[in-house]
Amino acid sequence: MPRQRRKRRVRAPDVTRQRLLEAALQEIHRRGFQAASLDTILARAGVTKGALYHHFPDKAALGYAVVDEVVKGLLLERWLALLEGSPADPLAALQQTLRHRAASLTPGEIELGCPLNNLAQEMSPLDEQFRRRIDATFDAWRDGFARALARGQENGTVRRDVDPRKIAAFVVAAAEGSFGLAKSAGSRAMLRSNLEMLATFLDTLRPEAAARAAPSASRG
Amino acid sequence: MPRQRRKRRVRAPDVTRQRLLEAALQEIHRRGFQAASLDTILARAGVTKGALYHHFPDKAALGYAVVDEVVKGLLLERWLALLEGSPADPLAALQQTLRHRAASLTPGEIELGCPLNNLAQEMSPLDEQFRRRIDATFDAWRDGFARALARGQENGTVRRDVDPRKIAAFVVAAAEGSFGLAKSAGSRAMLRSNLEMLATFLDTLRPEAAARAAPSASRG
DNA sequence: TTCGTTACATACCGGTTGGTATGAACTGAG
DNA sequence: CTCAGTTCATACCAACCGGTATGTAACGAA
Repeated sequence: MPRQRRKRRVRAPDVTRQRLLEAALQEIHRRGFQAASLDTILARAGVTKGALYHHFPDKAALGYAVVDEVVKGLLLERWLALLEGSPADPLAALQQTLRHRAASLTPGEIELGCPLNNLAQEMSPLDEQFRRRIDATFDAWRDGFARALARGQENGTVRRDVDPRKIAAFVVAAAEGSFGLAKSAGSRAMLRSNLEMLATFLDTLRPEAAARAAPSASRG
Repeated sequence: MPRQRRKRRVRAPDVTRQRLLEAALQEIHRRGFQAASLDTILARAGVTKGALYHHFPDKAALGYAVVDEVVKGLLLERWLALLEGSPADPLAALQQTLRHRAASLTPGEIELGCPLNNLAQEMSPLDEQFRRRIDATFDAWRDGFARALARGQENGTVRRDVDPRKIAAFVVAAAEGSFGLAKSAGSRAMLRSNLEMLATFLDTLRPEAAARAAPSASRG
């Protein structure tokens, strides 16, 4: 049987690739990587399997590219923007970032959770390449926090007897945990409360803060 | 074609059901709920589909039962055991629990993560019944912590100007986040460090602790 | 012993999945 | 123009999935 009529090619190749990455991110964010359907991704991207398998060798490679080329950039942009310009008070900038993240999320984003954390929990034990790429992204996040804290130690706004990398790892873990619990609770209030508690913890890191540092937690 | 030889029924029904639940927990823990194969679960349990669909109406019901009848019990037993008997110093008991959890996990458990958190991140947005059961389990966990903290407020070992439920929610979130990040980092050291940081945060909640409370973090 | 109920085992099914084979339209170099 | 390489579209496939239909051995009551 002869081939039917054929659509014109109007997009540049890298545009097609980018549409695939964004459609894949959405589908993976909703269903998880394993349950993500290539057909759904293709429908959303408006291309067919030929395009997909021209740009990526298999489904795993598509997932890797989503982490490296989409998720990583979004995440670092959202969490490290205020810390990039060597702020005078890194702790305040970090607290402001926490509060802004809690306030600016849509209900849908709360429901679906952090794409990187979702992928981490699902794929880390199943695929070593996924795990390495995910951990590298988390590490860049932690590193951004740690650098800011170290600069705070240099300018005297952060206690010098703490390890910036360990603080950064804890803050990232507590933030991701807060998103995850708020997701299963379906509660923006819980997200706000937890991130506020984390912000209060950061006050503990100020040199002069010994007296008044502690979670007030009367509301939030 | 006539039926072949047939195995004897040697197990009681509830034993079969229990074997299904435990096999399902293992498979779900490894692959996630959606990717969990019923055939794999059946092979591990040593029964066939007839047995499965006699005890459970469908795959989802099996998953719900795993949460309610297996995961919930294991989790509360591991995290609330030291807090049940109205300890004189609930904060110390909580810190001891954190340290014991960090120390007693096998590498395989670190790699696979917390079964409840895995299910929460995967299934909460996809299945409202899953979400409710998972959140109820998390809530029992938070409630156990909150009750212990409230008793500490009564006997004077915990500051009275904090909300026990909010503290409990934060501790659970930070703990789960720590497990999740350690999982994707493949690092028991990160788990220990983060839970130690969380234990240090709990010192902040002591009435007299204003001066010395803070993350020492010189090592861990 | 009879007989209904429980507790499975076996065989089978339609649907979906990731992946492939093939070919055609388009592009740019020469 | 020619032609090779790029960029897809279409058709197709084997494997696996959750679920079902059917049958039967064991059990308990009468």
